[in-house]
Amino acid sequence: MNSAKRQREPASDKVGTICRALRRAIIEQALEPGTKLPEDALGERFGVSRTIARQALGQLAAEGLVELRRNRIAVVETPSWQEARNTFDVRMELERLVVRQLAGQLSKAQLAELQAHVDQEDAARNGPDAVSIRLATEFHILLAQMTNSPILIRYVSEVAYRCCLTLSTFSRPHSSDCGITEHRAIIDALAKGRTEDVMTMMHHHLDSVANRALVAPTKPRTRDLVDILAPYADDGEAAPHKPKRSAAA
Amino acid sequence: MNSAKRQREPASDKVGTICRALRRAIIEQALEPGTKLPEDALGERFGVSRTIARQALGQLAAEGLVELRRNRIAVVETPSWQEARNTFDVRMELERLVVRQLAGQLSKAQLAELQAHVDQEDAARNGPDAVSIRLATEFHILLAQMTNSPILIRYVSEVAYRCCLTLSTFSRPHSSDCGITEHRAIIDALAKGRTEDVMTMMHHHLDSVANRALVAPTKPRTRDLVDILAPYADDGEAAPHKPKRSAAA
DNA sequence: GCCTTTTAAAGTGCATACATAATAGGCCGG
DNA sequence: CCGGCCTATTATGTATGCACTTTAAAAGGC
Repeated sequence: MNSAKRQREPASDKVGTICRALRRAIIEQALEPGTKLPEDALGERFGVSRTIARQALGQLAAEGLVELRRNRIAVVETPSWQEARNTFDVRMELERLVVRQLAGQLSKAQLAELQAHVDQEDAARNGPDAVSIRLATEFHILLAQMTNSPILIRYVSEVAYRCCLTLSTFSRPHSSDCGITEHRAIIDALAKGRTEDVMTMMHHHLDSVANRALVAPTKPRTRDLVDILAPYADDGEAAPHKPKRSAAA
Repeated sequence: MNSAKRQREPASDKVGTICRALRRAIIEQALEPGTKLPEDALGERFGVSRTIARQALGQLAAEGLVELRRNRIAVVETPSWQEARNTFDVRMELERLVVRQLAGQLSKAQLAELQAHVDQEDAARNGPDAVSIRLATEFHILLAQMTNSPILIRYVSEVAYRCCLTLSTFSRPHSSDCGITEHRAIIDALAKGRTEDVMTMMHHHLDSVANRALVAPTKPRTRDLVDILAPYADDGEAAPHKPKRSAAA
């Protein structure tokens, strides 16, 4: 018997459960950027104490999905346009590495799994945007997982999730068609082992996704008026958000 | 009267303090891979409760520096050869991106800062290996920081630290000379804005570091007899020490 | 004497308690 | 009617306690 251990861990992995639930809720935009995540509420909802909820929030903060400020309620991260741009840049390099490692290396079964996933995407094309976006994201994560490189898997997952957040923040209506055909083209190129081609394709694919998402540095789809006011404040005055109590003077 | 000052910041970031301390101890090889890190001991050493120590360990685990198994004492991660290889692969792509973004963009002050850092490396050349390794690592992190891309900074820092871990595990005696000259060459190319050149140089630099570190997939420099026995155990028997009562041969 | 079984020590998993900082709403003066 | 201080509420930061698991050691049998 091989020394490889099975990785099952249902051993009451409460923190992991909460993280997965929140991640999914975030990428499906059930939790929009800026949504508050009080420890008590999370704990109660998942039937655990604040201790566990807090650990989950810490984890998600480390992944860049949650913003954690001292003595303040945790909120879903609201990536700035520049951060989104940076994330996409990193993502491109990482995913180029993924397909470079994968080109010509995939088994029949793996290729079939990828095809099946894109079929799912196809089926969900007329469903809600949230599901389409999630499936599209999971396609990229699935690719990463096939590299068997834990660090690549982790990083690609993280940037992919963060890009979803970006979509929540900046995107215009999602059109998934082109994305799906590009996914199919990538699978095909991977199967044929055309390394250079598939790297280029992945690059263009992510570039188009980024361009669709990051049409302009503006467009903070209003949810918090501070967001709207930020640029104006920057322009006109030195102290944008002024503290109310400067009374002592 | 309670308001008064707006304390800028470091409001008792206990977790961060412990993380930094442990990170540094790890990259200076004061804590070798496999070293146990009991929560109690950490808490006592840093004057905090287990709760805080535990959070720090969770954070470091998320960064891949610490291995956290359920109901077991946390230990400094022992990267496998394959994981180390994967880490270096990712690192190369990320750092190529760093220098691509930086080429021709650095201010005089930034270039001076880089030069100063390499001077430090030079000064430490005859000192202990641990310091040389730390400084060499911090050079790469310093570069990443100049991109102003939080995610790039975080990822480069993480992979750089993990590569240090790898050195702890696999390396032969450290020779820092070539590394330093390469660092200087990279600064020069960055200043001159030779984007392609500097990307190639960074690639070769990291490649040589990797090759020096990962000479062969074997050579677990003994620190724990379990490590020595592992390959033999795999070959001959399923369980090296204490086979529980799993009769399954 | 060596291997197995028993048992105590040590450590983690988790919840809860308490102190402190932030926030929202009420009260009062203008 | 509005704006600012004050307080009650809320939420976080941290420590501690208890139950359960693992680990190490001691005891006992072959």
